Amino acid sequence: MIVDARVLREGFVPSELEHRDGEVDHLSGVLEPVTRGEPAGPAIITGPSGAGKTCVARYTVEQLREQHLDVASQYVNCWQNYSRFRTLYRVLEGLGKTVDIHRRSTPHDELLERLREYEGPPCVVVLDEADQLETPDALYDLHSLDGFSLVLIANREADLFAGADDRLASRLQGSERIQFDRYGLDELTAILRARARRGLAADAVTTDQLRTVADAAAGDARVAISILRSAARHAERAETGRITDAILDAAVPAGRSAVHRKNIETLTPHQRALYDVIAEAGTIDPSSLYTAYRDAVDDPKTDRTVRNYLSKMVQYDLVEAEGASSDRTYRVVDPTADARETTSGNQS
DNA sequence: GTTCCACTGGAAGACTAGGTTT
DNA sequence: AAACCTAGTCTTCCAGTGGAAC
Repeated sequence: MIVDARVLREGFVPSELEHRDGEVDHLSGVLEPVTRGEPAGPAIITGPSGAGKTCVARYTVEQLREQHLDVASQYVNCWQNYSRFRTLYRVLEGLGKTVDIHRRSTPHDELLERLREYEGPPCVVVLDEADQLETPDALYDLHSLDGFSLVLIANREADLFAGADDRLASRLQGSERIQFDRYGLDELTAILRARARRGLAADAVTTDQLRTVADAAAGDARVAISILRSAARHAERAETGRITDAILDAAVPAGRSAVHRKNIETLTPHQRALYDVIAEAGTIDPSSLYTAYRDAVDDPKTDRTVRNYLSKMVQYDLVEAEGASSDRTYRVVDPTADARETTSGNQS
């Protein structure tokens, strides 16, 4: 029943984009100078998660490279490569210049030096989730190098500038802005239709069903595709030949929690223990949390470290913190709950 | 209004793991 | 082998915040 699983995978970039022509044109316009070997100004792409930001950026850069031989590019997800070192390392990796660089003993300056020495064709660097960078150093580094053109992706522009000092902020101020909005119901349905056509057998799913998926995903294409993928897998395993309504119903929460589960798996044992304590308590105040955590593990970390873990989990959208100082409480996020307009929801 | 208290999160330095040089 | 690098993690210290008790 599944004809081509790649199409339903996270990070798949289709050969034709639906409903994002304007944004693609805008971005390729901004990057146009690199086709003449000139540096292009930075572009800042913002919008809610699942609005197609990453997809458009990768697609546009891909097109650019197809049409012009002398363009290099590298995509870096700053969520995973949040330090200056890792970001620069990734960029060098894309240029094939990391052969003799080792993780622990090479200083930042060495990486920067290599980037400076780079003399190949202009390179478009896409920094996805750029607001997740620990420090803006990497932005600064890359921005100051002529051979590299930056495309920065973030949920909100304010997050991007939060960590930047005045100098960097004012330099980025002149960037071209490309704003994405949530997909509408019809648009999202069309996107699912296109994926289903390529990825699934002909009669595997009806348009009505796709509409249901699109509706459940509330404008988030990533969630929508995750739901469809989950449903398709179940149908395949159950050998029903097509996606039934019952399978689809079950797939909605499963699709929604897929990202959540993946995030939980990235937690260290200590972080996991902390998460479990919160999950078990439902809602818990900080001092009880610290105590329960200390009881739950051998050789517990300090409270300060626990607070760092907590803020990481809040960023991952695994845990919610409510209240400012003395009336703070923590609770785990329920991934199967209906999509909420208020939360930023951010993962790759 | 003042003091107390619980809590947060920034800064600086110690520690660890991995890698290189002598 | 030992001495010396570095990035990343963790701890120590502490200023700041806001609610509660006095």
